[in-house]
Amino acid sequence: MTETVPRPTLEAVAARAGVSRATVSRVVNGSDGVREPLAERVRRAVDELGYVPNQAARSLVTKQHDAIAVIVAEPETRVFADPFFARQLRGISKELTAHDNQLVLLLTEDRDDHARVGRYLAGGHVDGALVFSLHIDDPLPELIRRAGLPTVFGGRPDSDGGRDGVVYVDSDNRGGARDAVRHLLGLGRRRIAHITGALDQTSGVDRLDGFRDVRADTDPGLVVEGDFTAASGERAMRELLGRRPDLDAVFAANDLTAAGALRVLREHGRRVPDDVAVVGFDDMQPIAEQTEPPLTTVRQDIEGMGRLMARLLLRDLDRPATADEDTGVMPSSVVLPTTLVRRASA
Amino acid sequence: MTETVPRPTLEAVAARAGVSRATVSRVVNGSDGVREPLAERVRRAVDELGYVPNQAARSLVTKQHDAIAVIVAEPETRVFADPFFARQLRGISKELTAHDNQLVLLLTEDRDDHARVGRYLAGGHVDGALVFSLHIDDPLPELIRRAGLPTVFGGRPDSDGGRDGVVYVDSDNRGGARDAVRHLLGLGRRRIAHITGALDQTSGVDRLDGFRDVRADTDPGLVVEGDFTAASGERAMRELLGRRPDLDAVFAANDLTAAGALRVLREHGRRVPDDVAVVGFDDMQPIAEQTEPPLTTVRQDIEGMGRLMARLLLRDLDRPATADEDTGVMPSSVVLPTTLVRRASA
DNA sequence: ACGTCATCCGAGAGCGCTCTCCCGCCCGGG
DNA sequence: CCCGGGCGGGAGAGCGCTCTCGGATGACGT
Repeated sequence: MTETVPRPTLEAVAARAGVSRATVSRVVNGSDGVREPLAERVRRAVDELGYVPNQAARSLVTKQHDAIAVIVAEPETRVFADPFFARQLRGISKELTAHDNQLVLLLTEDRDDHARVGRYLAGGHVDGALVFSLHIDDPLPELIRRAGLPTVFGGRPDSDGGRDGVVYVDSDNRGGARDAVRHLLGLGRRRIAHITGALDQTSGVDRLDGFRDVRADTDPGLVVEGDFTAASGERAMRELLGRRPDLDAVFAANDLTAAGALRVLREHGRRVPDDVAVVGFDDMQPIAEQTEPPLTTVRQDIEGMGRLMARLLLRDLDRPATADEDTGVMPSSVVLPTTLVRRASA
Repeated sequence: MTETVPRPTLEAVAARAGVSRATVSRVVNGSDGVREPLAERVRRAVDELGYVPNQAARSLVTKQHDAIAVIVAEPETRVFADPFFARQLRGISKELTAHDNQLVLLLTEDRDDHARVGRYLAGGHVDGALVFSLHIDDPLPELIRRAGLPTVFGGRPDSDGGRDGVVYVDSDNRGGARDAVRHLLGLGRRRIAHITGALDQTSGVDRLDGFRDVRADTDPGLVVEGDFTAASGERAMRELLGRRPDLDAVFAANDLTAAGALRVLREHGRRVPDDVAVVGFDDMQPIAEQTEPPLTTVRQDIEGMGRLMARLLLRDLDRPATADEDTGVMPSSVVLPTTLVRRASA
């Protein structure tokens, strides 16, 4: 039933317009050098026939695909717990479609998948890659480097500092964390605890570093490791209450963790923010607004990050990564600012 | 820098193995009719050169792309509020990669996007489409039908009953709703309210229908329209408490809505489940387990739905939608069962 | 030993497009 | 009035692959 009618080819359009293939090609691709009356005739033929260029044939000669791979390397948990991922995708999608590029999504879970991804990237199906949520020691960056594809990372990868040519987009996790802690200080809190994020991701490490920047001399007992999940927030909060029942503030590495902490605080009869002030990170809707009380948190522009990643990559594809003629530097990473959003919890 | 080394072609492999292109092609595509010693020689040449077939060239002749479009037509809100979408994607992704198909993601928001999607599908970049979250009166199905692409829908589309050849995968929303309401009846509740989902989606309508199946004679004042968001749950719950302060149970169209209702109930000092029992729908983690109290809800296998959609589509691509030789029927839709998950809220 | 047939492999066409020539036309200058 | 230059348009090669044919090779029957 779905017997596709053979689609018209360039040839067919050319015949109908009474010109050569080359001329049709020129018109279709918007190159100049075709005089108006002729061009118009071609255009009419194109939509009379409903001509759509065959992408495969085009790619075969141009070696371009107008397709970008988006690789999400996340072992289940976090991706689904918070809408982070969906929102970045939306940003990427917008930017990509605006430039007529398609988005090829690769979800990976384990090492086998990595091999598959490596093969895929090396297979030359896409012009570039956008890569997410790397964990420290992830083999993916190396695979990608070997595939030799232009790539932009989402979040600072675990490289030895600015390794050559690695481009990424990240939020100012460290700065945001500092702001959060300073805000708590400003409220007069002094016994400020931190529930960290996953410390095998740079975002977790950076937020911890930001906390330490402001509270260098803090009691180590006030820092408990979490992993960005709500469950870890609950566990950590219990531990903290056991160790330091006199704490008067908590900075949680993200909103989910903060939500978990909030529940435990309530369970233990601590009033928020009166007894314990709580600050989260991400300003993730709908979580942040719907905790009890609504969460004071650090906002990052997630969709914007996605959009920016795509833009950086497309720019690089346009004119491949040579040193900038003005500044003499390679195309560089971008760290986006964060802002503190005050609600009721602190 | 990213000056891609020209990749080896079939020709090159053939030369190295001392055979013809055709033979290499046969070996690479696993077709039989190449004797062992030769085949082995070819295989060696392939990986000595690191040969990877050029997909564009292949598509050009086979007219296949081994790519599937996944279209998510959702105006912002819901997609990100709950992880529904991400989870279906994961299911789809697994199935697709298992069959060496790539996943091309198309996110659409408004009518302009629809036109773009129509063009894309007609453009013959993909072999089939998986389509999500249609709203009633959505023009998308018609566009897709015209593009003549094999398609599977996620969720029952708003068609006039079983329109010819429309294949979809859905949960048994109506049956699940019945189970939920019967469960409340079983607890001895009699003044059972329902906060509906978005009634421009079949899932919302079906759940309402399920509610009515069991409570045909219910006071219309006990039904308030929502839209699957937590905010609508709050609003609806307030309205219900105003209208029918004596209600003793609420069936909410999804977990997010239930979470909103729960908050309002708490605000008003109603104990759950003692005063008012609450049941949600979806069993969406982490929402359902982390409400106060944890939510009794109707579980559907979301990832399974995704996987099934992909499987159905791939099967159809394998041997195009002709009537089944045994049963004489067209490939049909699938409605997956739901199960009630008892937690504390009812 | 010769014919027959199946089997394995290679030659070559062609998928639909882009892009490099190159030719022909028109215009302006000498 | 003729010639040179420039530009619009066409011819044709070729991108890397698949697939149909037909030729060669060897097994087998007689």
